[in-house]
Formats: sequence, C-alpha cells, structure tokens
Amino acid sequence: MPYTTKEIQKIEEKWQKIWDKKKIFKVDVNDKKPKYYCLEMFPYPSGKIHMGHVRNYTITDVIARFKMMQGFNVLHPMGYDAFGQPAENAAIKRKIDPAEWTYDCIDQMRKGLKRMGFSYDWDRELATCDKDYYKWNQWIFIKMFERGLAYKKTSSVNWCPSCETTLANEEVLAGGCWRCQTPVVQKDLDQWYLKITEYSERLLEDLKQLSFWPSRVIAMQENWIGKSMGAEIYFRVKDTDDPIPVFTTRADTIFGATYVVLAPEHPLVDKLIKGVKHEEAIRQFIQKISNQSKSVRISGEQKKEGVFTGRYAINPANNKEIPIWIADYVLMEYGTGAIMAVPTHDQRDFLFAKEHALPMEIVIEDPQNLDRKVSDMKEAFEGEGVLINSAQFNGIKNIDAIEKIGAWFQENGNGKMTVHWRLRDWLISRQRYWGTPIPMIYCETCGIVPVPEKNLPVELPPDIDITGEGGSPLRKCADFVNVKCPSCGKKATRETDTMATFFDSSWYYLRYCSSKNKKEVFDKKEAGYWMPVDQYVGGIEHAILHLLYSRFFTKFFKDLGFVTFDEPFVRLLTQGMVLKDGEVMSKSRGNTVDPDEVIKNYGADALRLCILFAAPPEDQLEWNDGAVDGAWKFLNRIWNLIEKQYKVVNENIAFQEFDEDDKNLQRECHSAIKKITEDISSYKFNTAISSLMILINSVDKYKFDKNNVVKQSLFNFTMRAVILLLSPFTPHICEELWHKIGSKEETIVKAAWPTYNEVYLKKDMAEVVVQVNGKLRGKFSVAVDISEEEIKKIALSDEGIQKWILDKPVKKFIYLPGKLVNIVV
RNA sequence: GGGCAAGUGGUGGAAUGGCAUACACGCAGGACUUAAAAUCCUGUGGCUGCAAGGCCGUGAGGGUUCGACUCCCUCCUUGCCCACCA
Repeated sequence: MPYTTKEIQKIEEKWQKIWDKKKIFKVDVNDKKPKYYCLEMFPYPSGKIHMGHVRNYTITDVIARFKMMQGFNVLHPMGYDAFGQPAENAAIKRKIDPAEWTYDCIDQMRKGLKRMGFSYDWDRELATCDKDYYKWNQWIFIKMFERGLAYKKTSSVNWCPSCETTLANEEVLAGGCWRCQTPVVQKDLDQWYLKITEYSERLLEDLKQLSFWPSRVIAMQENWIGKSMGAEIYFRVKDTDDPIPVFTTRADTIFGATYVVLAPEHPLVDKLIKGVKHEEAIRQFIQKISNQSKSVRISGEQKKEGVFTGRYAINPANNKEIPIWIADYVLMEYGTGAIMAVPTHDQRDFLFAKEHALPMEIVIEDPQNLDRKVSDMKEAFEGEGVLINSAQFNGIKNIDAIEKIGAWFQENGNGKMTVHWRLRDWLISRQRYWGTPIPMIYCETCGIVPVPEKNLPVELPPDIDITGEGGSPLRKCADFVNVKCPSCGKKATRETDTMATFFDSSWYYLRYCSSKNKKEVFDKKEAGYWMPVDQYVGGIEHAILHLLYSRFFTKFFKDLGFVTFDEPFVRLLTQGMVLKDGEVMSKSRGNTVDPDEVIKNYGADALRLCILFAAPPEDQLEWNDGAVDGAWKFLNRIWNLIEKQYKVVNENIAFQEFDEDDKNLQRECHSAIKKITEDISSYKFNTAISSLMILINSVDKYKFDKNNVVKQSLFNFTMRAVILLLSPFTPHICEELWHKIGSKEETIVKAAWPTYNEVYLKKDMAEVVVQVNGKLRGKFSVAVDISEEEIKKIALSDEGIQKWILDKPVKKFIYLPGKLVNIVV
C-alpha cells in the first residue's frame, strides 16, 4: 500500500476518528502523575482556520504530545473567544442572528481543528458566548463591583455623532469614524471601568517572576504600566494662592522653570481666565482643541499650540513670577495635567518657548560648553552636568539634585516625592449587542444595584433588531430594560451596555480546569491541580492587553481566595507570523493560503511538518509551496523504508555481533534521540526535524541485509525510535506505522518516549582539526583519548602542517581534547 | 524621540568562543525509462587555477582573544512595540 494522497486522507481521518471516539486526550485530576497544562490562545471564530492558527496550534500540539509521551498528565483544551464585533457586522450585513453566525463559524473551526489532528480534550470545549460561560463573567464583574474594582465614571471618550457610539482609539481613522467617516468628537460619557490601576505595583513587580517569558514581552508590559518616579511640586497662582501641582521627573531643573503650562481641560483654567483681557479668544482656543479627536491630538506631528492666560504663578524654588500658559501638548490624563516648563533643558519646552518668545534660564552647566548663553542655544541641553543659577544647590551634579531638591520640597511643604503610572483604568462598556450584558440595575431610590447571583445569567435577549445605526441595541428592548429593583422592588432599568470582549478572555484558562462546572466560576481544587499554565503559546499581538488583563484577573482571584499563585502563565512562547511574498498573510491583502487545500493534496502531517521545519517557532515564517512537497517526500521515504524492510524478528540485538557499520548506526540513533529530546524541550523543532532527516539518511546508507537477524533487529530498533521521535510532529502517519509494525499500545501517545544510552554515544576515533595561527590546515583521525603530547608529535611532524610552520618557533600549542589543535607560530 | 529583535549561499535556515553555510528547497549533471513523472546517485558561497591548491567570505568599521557569525564599542539597514509621558 503506497503512501498516496488518497491513502493519506484515509489514514489521517481514520486516526482522527479513533482518537475522538476513544477520548484519547481526555484527562482528569490524577495525583500519581506530574501535571502539565499546555495552552494556546483560543481563536476568534470567524470562519475556517487559517495558516496562523495552523502554526500556533501545531507548535502547541507538539509540546503537548511530547509531554504526554514523557509521562505527564497533560491538559490541552480548546475553545472559542466568541463574542465580538464581526458577528454583529455579519448580522447587519446579512440580516442573520449573530448567535447563529457565530455557532456556524465554531462548527467550521472545530472541523478544521480536528482535521489537523490536534490533541485536545474536547470534553472541555467552551465558547465565551455560551450563557454557562458569560454567567461567570457577570459573577466576576459583581465581585469586582463589591470590592470597588468595577466603577462608573464620566470621562472624555471618542464619540461618533452619526453612529451614536463610543469608539476605541484604534477605531478612529484620520479623525473620522472608521465606519462612516463622520468627524469624531470628544464626549463626556458615564461608563464602566475596572480599576486595574489598583494592581499597578503588583503587575509590575511580579514580572520578575516571569523568567520564562520573552524579554520583549516583559519590556512591553513594563512600558505599558509605565512607572515613573518623580516629584509633585506645588506652584501657586499669584494673588489667589490656588495651588497648581505639577509632576516632574526632573526636579533638578526647577530653578530653570520659566513658565507653567496647563492642559486645556485642567479644572483651574475656567477660574483663571475669568475676566482676563482675551478671555473670549482663550475660550475659542480651548474649544478648538477639545473638538480634536484624541488620536489627532496625540499624533505629535502637528505644531504645538498654546495661549497665555494673562495670569502668573510663583515658582516655589525662587519665588519668581512666571506666566501661566495653556497648550495642547499637555495632557490631562497624564501626571497632574500641568507641567513646569524648563526650555533650556527640555526640547519640547524649548521649541514652544522659542515660538512664543518665552523667557529661559540655564541651570545645568554643559561640561562641553561651559559659558553657553541662552541666546546661543539651538536646542535644549538634556545631558548631565552641574547645577548653576540654583541658589544653595549650585555645584551639585544634576542627577543627585533630583533627590535633594525633592527632599527639600517635601520638608518645606512645597511638594512631595511621588510615583506616576502610565497605566489607566480599563474602560469596559461597549454600546454593542454581541457581548456579555453588564449585570447592573439602576433604581431611582437604591441607585446602582447588582443583579443578585441567583438571577444570573442576565441573558442576551434573542431576536434583537441590529441595525448598526448605533447606541446599545439592547436599550430598544423593553422586556430587557424594564425590571424590578432587586433591593426595593420598585420599577428600575437595566444597564444596556455589554462588556468589552477582553473581559471574556481574561480568565478562560481557569474555566478550562472545570469547564462544565454549574456551581462555581471554576472548581478550586481542579484549578489548584492544573494551574498555573505551564506553557502558553500565542501571537505577539497579545503581548500587552490580553496578557496584562489575564495577569490582573489572576491576582484578583488570588485576593478572592480562589487561587494561591500570582501569575497564570509560567512559560510564554510567542510564535511568529506567517508571511506570503514578504507580507503578513491576511484576507484583506488577499495573499492567504488555505490550509484545507494543502491538506487535500498532502495531508495534515505534511503541513504540520513543513510549517515546523521552515523556521524556528518565534521567527516569521515565509510560506513556500515547495516546502510542503519536501515534507511529504520525507514522510514518504520513511513509509517506504518500513514497508520494504521492516520484518518482525524475535532475536534480541547482541552488541558483540555488531560490525563497524552497525555500531555507527546505533550511535547515530542514540545521538539523534538525545538531540531531538533536547531540541523539543527547548522548542527548536526545525533542528529536531533536521536531526531526524540526518538519521534517515544514515539508515538509507546502512548496509541492510534482510537475511541477517542482527541487522534486521538493529534496523527495526532504529525505525521504532524514528516513529516515536517523529510522532509529536506528524501523529497520523506515525500512529499508522506504529501499529503496522505490530505495537500493542492503543495509541502511540501512550508509548514511552525513547531514551538514549550514554554508552552508545562514545566514539573510539575522533577527527581532530589542526589550525596554524587559527587557520584550518589539516585533519587527523586519532583515538579519542590521545594525549596532548602524542597529538603534538603527530601534528608537528605532518608534512601538510610543516609547510605552514617551517622554521618558525612554536609560541603556543592549544589542544581541545578530541576536537581541535591550534599551533601559534 | 525611547525600547526590543534581527541582518549568514539563489531560497528557508544550521553553528556551548573552535572545521561557517548542517538539514531542506531550488538549480545543474547522471542512472532508470521509448518518453515523461516519480525515484535514486553526484555536484552546488565567491574569486583564481588544467589540477593539487591558494585567497576572500556571516550588513560596515574598530576592539578583546591563540581563535569571533558568536563577546564589547561605533555606525548602517530592516522589522516590531511604545510615545506631545512632563
């Protein structure tokens, strides 16, 4: 029976059915085995699986199967991140129910995943749009509400007046709505937030525990959390004495602060400008800025604009009067919404001061340019130096002055040392239908009342008319909106916004531990056994949001007493993207390759092998059709070797009867076992596969003799190892061959991973490379345990080497046993 | 502007500071075949040479070392992330 396209389909589908029917990958808590939780980021079900999924899930599957064969109790679950906008868009466009559309997509997706032969425990499958799942979203939300971690606040957000909805910054394109191009405005809205900032310190500190995460993900999270140590200094408004706290990381430059700038939204602005000469013009300026969308304002491209308020502040360092300005480059969301401007030592302030002819004073001496004058400056001096024009702090190094001046202010009450975070609270309200309803009720007498636990879930009403015209679709559904207040029984209304879908995906890995649990968010005991996740695999695009939110949720569950650990994911592997013709494969670019087509022609095994062999998992992968062909050829060679040469024999291999050729093959087999085990453990799948290819090349060259029992059994031994070693990569063909050669286990996954014997790795002879002055000049085959003296004699007397040494004296002789000689002359 | 990666044959990519280019793709030649496909074998960094061989060669330049793709410094290029962040 040849390994043809038709046969491949038959074999692969046969084993997929058997694995499914016998529930080979179903696992339960088992204290007798070490556990291993292997997880991939669950997909958004938008239709068929694509190459990105194939790559992500193949990597994870290799790890899972490898660990299974090594005797671990492996949890490897799959589910769907099923709420979200695409379902709603499909509903608008095609007039179908988002639920129907989503469950259709899930069916397609499941089919695709099963056709790849992934080792999932399908009994744990979940979809976040199942009410059994989102019920617990609501439960978690209420727990957070009870602890003050979920709260409502009015804040300025991007708003599309035509669609009547809030937009994320990413949804604003060139100042307009991504859907209708209407200019986006800022609007104050009352929205639900999660107080992730309460966990800033822990989220930052615990990054230190994540020594098996890629350093760049750690760096991105650090940046995002953005802890900055500095000082808050109180400037005061002249005459009224109103304080203007400013945040600065450069307290050392305080004596050079020659003006103060407030954000246009700063609460003090209104009071300050009341009655000043140009009040109307200033108000117009503020109006103009506030009409700009955040993304335009933050772009940093445009020129910095500002106006003078006509008022002055007192610099607490030297009691000088300095003007107060309003400018668009100061943001209310960061720091205190006000800055002290030091144009001589901050480039942004410098440009602004030049533009508006504001005063400057040099307070740090540039060691390269001691007598610099303000009039000579072409740009701010941001380097290190010694303080000048700074009263009692003159002569101190500026880096030391940061702390000293901060302490001085702390003492005299003009400021304090403080920490600022870049991390903002998380806005989770969405004016959408296809998401988890926020389980809150508004009552005129009782205020905001959470839905009692016994009434959860608050179900999404079906048959809602989704028009896409904006606003929460749920608010048009009277049956949904009107309720009795759970507290006083009077008429009340429900919250009609739904949760951002990142909420759903922040804890699904905990739910997998007991995904069918009806009583609790998850079973503490089962989560205690399986968690934390030992290996998480997914795209780098989730480096910040999803991973940060999941870490936040885990810490919250720890505080609730549900888990005992701080971090959910011990190891993280971020797989690279799949490219075609140098660009990321994507539907919008139209450069996708359909995995189904490849499977149809070559099978899932060849696809898996080719994608693993083409590049290390973290690197980008350039898709190449020819590579699948190569993978298939390799599998075919193995198939043919077994078909033609494998024959069961009873005799055990007797080492004494081995000739040199046998010993070589045995050594190569054991060294391949060693190398492949090490490579898979460190996720170097491409080199693991190349080692298998090298071993097969050796088997091809091996002087096989079907009438020689010793050679037959050595061949058998080697091929058994090959099948086992290859099985995590290409499980179907290996399962088939494993049974073809008469193995007893019901599945190869239950066979033990092969081990090597150190004894067989040893060589008698070694090839030693000889260099003269670091250049390769010869090679010798010598006994491995040859002494330095002996090799020196051999090397120096060799003619080929001699001609490079001649009569020059040997200055140094370096010998790496069994490897290399370097003669320095 | 800040941070993090990465730069090696025609291509994807290998190399605990020790033989640069493993393995594979592609290409060329050969065997088998009436022929083709498939399969198998051989060759395949550049320059030079009939050959043996020699010289050069891992983005550029410097340094450390007996020895550098690998470590250090400077620069260039590309990719990703963050950013009017005070």
